Amino acid sequence: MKTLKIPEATIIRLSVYSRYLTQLDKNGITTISSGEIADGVGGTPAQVRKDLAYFGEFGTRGVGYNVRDLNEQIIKILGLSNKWNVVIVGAGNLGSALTQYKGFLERGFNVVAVFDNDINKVGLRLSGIPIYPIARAEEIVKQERVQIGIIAVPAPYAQEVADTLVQAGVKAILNFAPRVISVPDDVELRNVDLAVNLEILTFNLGMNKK
Amino acid sequence: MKTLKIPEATIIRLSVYSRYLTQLDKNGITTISSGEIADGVGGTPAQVRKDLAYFGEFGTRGVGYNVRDLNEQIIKILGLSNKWNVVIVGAGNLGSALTQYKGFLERGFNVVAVFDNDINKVGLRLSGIPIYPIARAEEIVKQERVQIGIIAVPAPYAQEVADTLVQAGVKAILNFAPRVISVPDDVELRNVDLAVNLEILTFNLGMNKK
DNA sequence: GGGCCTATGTTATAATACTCACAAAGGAGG
DNA sequence: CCTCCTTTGTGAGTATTATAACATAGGCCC
Repeated sequence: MKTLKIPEATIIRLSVYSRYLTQLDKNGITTISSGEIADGVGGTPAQVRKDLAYFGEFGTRGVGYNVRDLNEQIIKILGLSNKWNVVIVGAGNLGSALTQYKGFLERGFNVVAVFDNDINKVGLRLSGIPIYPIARAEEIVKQERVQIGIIAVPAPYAQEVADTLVQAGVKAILNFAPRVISVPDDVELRNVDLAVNLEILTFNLGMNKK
Repeated sequence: MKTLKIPEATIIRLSVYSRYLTQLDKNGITTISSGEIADGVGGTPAQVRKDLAYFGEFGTRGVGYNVRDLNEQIIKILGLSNKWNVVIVGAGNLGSALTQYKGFLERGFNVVAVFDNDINKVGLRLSGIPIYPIARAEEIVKQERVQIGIIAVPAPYAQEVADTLVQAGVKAILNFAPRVISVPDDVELRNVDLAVNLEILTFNLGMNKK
């Protein structure tokens, strides 16, 4: 299990494989080949095997992979063996939607608190999850051992929220605000820009139209 | 202006440059160098110039780029010169949040309708945008000349919704459901899996911890 | 228990994307 | 008007990622 440099595209695909395997497992499928995985997720068999090869040998030659075992291995690789506590900053439309998004819990992410400075929202709950003022971020983060923060505030506030989260002790940030933010090197940062995704589509539409 | 193969990463960066340039323009900045853009968005000057070089020459040697002109060029490249009409399928938490997300309108995307089969929601409006039953998708899509559909329904319904959108005449789909879906070759498809983004973070946390 | 068959794991090859360094071009100043 | 200075645009070299081909290993059947 050599831990050289793993392409991010590989990690994304592993996530997708895992989701697919979970689905197969629910349907009672016990064994699958790299080719079948590839068909299921829209890839190639070689790519599937290459992705897995970064982390070890999980299959049986001539047979394929055990669905449940492989999924457990991938979940372990992705660091999802244990649950993760998450906080969300911003109780607007997007923040509220993310707070109540069931897909997070299914993959082991537990939203323990939402932060917002709107006094009309503080004290309320979203699907049982309490809304606190941002001033209490550090307290809650330490108390609940939160390692991941999600930023869902308007762009102008994104950097100061990031600073607050870092100060509070969060080790990874998922930023939904359409603004480039900077964090210390030891904090993982990932940006999800909703509009950018639409822009890639319109670019491609323009390319193929000719 | 040779239109060979443009890396997707380049398109993503162009979107980010554009956002940054818009911000600079609002602040009255008129001229900028590739190095300053790089600083602003967290990249390298060479990368900025290379990205732009795919599409032409936009700067003045010894001076830099005109902020407003460059932004207009990038907007044109991304296909954002004209407004795009968009429909969203799914009026749950995520669909509602996306419908009311201001970042889309800022970038030229106009949400004209939401579809949902929940009879308690049909007929209501989200920030003025009407909710219709999915059966009316084809009618509305044609009437409003919609080219882009956003899927924000639970995973099990994602494929049938995609089929419906394709049938209705949509040419690009942004899929938020955590399920691999397939569409005809002439339809652009892009997936945004919210949980996958968190999983990349946890993978990286695991890597750096050792 | 030995040979055949199948799907894996791996190595080699190709394609793609990034980095660096430099020459060319425009503007400013004398 | 010529020279110097700055920053672009580009082309070569490097690194990374994906594709394809192949040898290996495990199971199954006779």
